[in-house]
Amino acid sequence: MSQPSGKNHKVSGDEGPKREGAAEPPEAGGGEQLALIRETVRKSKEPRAKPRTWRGAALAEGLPVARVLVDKGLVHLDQFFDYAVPAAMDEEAQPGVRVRVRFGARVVKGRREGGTLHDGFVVERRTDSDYAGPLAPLAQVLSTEPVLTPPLLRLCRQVADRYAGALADVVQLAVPPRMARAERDPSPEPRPDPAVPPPATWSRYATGPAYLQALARGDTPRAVWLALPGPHWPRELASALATALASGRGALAVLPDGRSAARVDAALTELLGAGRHVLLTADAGPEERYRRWLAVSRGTVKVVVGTRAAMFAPVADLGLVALWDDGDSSHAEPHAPQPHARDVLLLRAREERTAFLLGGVTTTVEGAQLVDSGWALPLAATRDQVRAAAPLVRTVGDLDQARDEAARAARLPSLAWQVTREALARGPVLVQVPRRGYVPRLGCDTCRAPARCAACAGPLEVREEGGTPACGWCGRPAADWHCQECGGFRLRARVVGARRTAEELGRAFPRVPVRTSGRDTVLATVGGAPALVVATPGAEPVAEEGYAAALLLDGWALLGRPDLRAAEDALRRWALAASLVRPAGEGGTVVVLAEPTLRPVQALVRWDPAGHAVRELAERAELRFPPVARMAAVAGPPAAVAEFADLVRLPMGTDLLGPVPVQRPAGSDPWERLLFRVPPGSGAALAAALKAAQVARATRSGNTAPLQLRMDPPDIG
DNA sequence: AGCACGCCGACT
DNA sequence: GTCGGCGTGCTC
Repeated sequence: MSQPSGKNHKVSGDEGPKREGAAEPPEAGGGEQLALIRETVRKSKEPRAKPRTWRGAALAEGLPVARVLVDKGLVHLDQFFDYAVPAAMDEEAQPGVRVRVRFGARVVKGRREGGTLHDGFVVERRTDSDYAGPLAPLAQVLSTEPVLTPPLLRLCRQVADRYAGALADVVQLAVPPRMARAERDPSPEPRPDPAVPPPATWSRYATGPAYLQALARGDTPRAVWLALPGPHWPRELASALATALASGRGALAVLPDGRSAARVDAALTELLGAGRHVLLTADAGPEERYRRWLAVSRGTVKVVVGTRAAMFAPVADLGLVALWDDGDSSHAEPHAPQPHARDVLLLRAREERTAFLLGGVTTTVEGAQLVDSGWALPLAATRDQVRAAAPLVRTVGDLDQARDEAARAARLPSLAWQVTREALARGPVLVQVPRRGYVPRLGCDTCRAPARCAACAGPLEVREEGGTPACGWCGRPAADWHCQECGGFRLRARVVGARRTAEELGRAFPRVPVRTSGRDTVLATVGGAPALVVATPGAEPVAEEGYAAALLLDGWALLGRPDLRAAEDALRRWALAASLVRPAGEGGTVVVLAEPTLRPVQALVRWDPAGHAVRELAERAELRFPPVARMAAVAGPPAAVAEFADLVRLPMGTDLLGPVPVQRPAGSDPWERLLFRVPPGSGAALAAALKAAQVARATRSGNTAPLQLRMDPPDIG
């Protein structure tokens, strides 16, 4: 770092100890206020390292320099800045505390002028600075609570590096905003770590008891846990957390939503009583959430259950990190640099040497990869246990529907009617319908073949009721369509408004109450009485005694998406709904409206999500798709993308894919996206290269064009 | 990002 | 002769 302006030199005076205290204001008249206060310490082998400052206040004696992370999320400012510590702040300005600093001041005639106050964190106290100019003093210590502790800072740094992002951005995700009132209250006394008995249901998994034993003796077992369908997983997950606690360590579990987190929280309360764990979710409100976070940060509570943001929870002595249902998209943080809970927890497992548990009713490709690489072991039940726990799954394909007179008349296959009628005698029936916003696809009224665009073979859709069908890809209207298969010329919606179908179901069973759970109103549970429970994927209430049956009506919507994860995601959503249904042995039945020949449908019928994930993984490897390859996306105006591509010094073996035009929502100029692909193991090098290029670009003058950089983009077609 | 310094055209 | 364009560089 070069010394910028001569003016600074002028005011700073000399560096030699002899003249300490003799520094003169450089400008005659009115210069007093900038007497340079010197200091210190270190008999200076490095003359440049002396902290000097403006203004006449006395500095802290021992460690007069505070290294500060200034909370300004600019990539090229992704560095620390040194400030002088006034003697009055010596005690309070400890590493980790929040401070205010003046930043961006100019030196005018030997005076510092301007500069706006920014929040920041002290990351280190030092005897000296490697900055040659005079240091500005800390403006204020906002709070004495050391929130950005060294281990948390280290984690944030690693996450920032992993995602080619700025440290300040990650810190903002990791440290909740201050709530003064919560800080004033003392956290409860830590309670002794209790012993806990493992639940009996763990023995349904071949390696389940061994996993808990390893945890109990302080080991760090790593597993991908394929949970059996049914209501036991919250209790099982809770017992893993409690076992880590019993071994004298802390534990952290991240769940995709507040409902599932609350279930694990309740199970923990049963196991541990109150006061040994906290629930970190948005439901608690900012102040209570901060209060709980503080209890964790202060080390008085060592077990944390929460949603996404809890992935950063500074748990003392962390011994186990757990993640539930990692395929749920809410595990991806929407704020820059968009870290994914799975990656953050993997990072923590490695760096903090903890046990690891990735659980779910299905397995993601990433989960399969952890097993495939040997890093984690599978924690799965035997086939017998699967058969005992899973419901009976039956399929209705398009062809079945076409031949089915009842379906044509009532829009629902007769199998679905039969199952529903029979199941309603025994309990509630779950009806999974597509989320609003899914556009119904069209098919031939005669042979049921999907209707395709004559120009580009894209799927035909009707965007609004009574509108002209048009291609979902190229947008061309299809006024004079005829079927390529049979020559038919009448179109019909392949699934006519599943929501409406659900309403019809309700009318068909007038004495049965209909309950709905979706976007605005999500039900947590329903009772055991007969009812039709209509829910969108992800919003299915838990039935206290299990559903007697489930109808999965949204197969076409889930499988029709042009997404790498469409199959995996469809299976995930079906299995989540089906896992709420009673076992086949108790009459539990699932009807799924989807082609029985499709791979995810077969996996559901056989209840073999692990096998599905393994096959998906093999396919991804063959095609060199993520997660077998690592990818990054850069999007922005074509010129900016091109400039970036020119600037970046990519690691060996990087593929460039594109650029291709991408949709830009708010009518701005067209954007392009460039994909970078590297072989496994080169992800860190790629991130570093992209970060460097971004810094270089930002430093280069006159670059205001926005550029979006994303590691592991989830939405690559 | 702001924000100021710096070197080249139309005004009181 | 000055006010002002935004190019370039810095922020502890």
